[in-house]
Amino acid sequence: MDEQARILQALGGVNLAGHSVQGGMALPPPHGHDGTDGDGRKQDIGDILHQIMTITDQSLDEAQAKKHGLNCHRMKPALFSVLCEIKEKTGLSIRGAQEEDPPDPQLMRLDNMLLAEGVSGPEKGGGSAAAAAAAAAAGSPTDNSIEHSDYRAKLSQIRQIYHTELEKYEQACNEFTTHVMNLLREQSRTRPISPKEIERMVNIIHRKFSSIQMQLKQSTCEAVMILRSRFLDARRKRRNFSKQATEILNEYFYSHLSNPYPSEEAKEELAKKCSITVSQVSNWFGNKRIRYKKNIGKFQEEANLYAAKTAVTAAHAVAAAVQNSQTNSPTTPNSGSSGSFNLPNSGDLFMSMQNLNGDSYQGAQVGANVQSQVDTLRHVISQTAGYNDVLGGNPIATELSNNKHTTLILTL
DNA sequence: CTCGATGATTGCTT
DNA sequence: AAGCAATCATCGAG
Repeated sequence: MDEQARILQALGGVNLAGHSVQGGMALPPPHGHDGTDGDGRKQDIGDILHQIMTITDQSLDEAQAKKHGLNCHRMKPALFSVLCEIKEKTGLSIRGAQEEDPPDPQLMRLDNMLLAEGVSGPEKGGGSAAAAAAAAAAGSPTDNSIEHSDYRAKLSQIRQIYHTELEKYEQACNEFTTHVMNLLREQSRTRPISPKEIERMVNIIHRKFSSIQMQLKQSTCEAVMILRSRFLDARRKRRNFSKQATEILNEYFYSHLSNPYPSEEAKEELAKKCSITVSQVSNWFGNKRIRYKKNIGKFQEEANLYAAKTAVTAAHAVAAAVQNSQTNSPTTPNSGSSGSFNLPNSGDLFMSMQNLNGDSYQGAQVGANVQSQVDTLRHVISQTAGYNDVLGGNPIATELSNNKHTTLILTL
């Protein structure tokens, strides 16, 4: 700053605070006065340029010497004390006392929001926490979807810009403050400037810069809000589950038709198998139950299909189990442990007394897997029997109910 | 483009 | 908090 300030002083004798700098070198009046003629103006500019070019160390030294001369003037102390007196009387120095304004509520709001969104908080956790919160609000807490990472990337971009700008402002503020303080200190030798006044000036500068910072914070908040709304909107865009996932869910639903309310553990397992979230599983079951109930006829075919499917699995499992019990020695019961009874629907220990149709089943506490299989088979039988008249019979289901069911009954 | 299917959301009830 | 019912919004086949 030094060089620049010196040139400023040399040129106009006016500093940034608007005070005349003592000892500054005044420019001689330009030659061509109002410069209506081109030549005259050219001449003026030429003169000014010349002046600038001739500001040499020598002329600066001259100015410095003048300043020094003024400072050492015999009248200086007297004049200085008079100035001090006048100042005290006019109360100029007291004005600095009414500072300390309370924190701006709007600024606090902005700060809180930036902190909550993870823009101004600690580096790592904040951003992802906000993203996770948004994801949780949208019903998929652990979803690592494209939108999620996109959101995080954009947020960190905003964060980076915010911090860079903030740093720039702070640096500029500090630089300017030092600049002004130096000037004031310099001037305090020739006119009375109390430390309080310097402090006040610094406060003014800080306030100016903090108003700029507030604008930055405000626009950052706006950017985050826009990003967030876009992100949430994007999450609303649904994607159909994979065929495999739908199959797994349907299998569970129809094999637990008597009580299609998976436990939390079952939901978690299904979620894992289907690569979806637990809340998506809950949504799916909620939708399925209500839609099934609303239009059982429409879902009959699907129900039969899945029940038959599960029945085949169950029958195979039972047959394998029976074979195991026959072929394996009783001392090695686990030798065929490749999951004979290890069906997906293993959480259903009790049968509910009432299914969605309002049919009541005779509930009995049995081994979970076997119970589930019986459940499925019962369904096949009841469905094929009940809808044979309407559908003209379902050959697959009928055959299954005739053959597999008897197999199961026999093996049981 | 239409329309049924379907995942998600919302407001209410239990 | 979980579930129900209504509704929204999008997907995807025709």
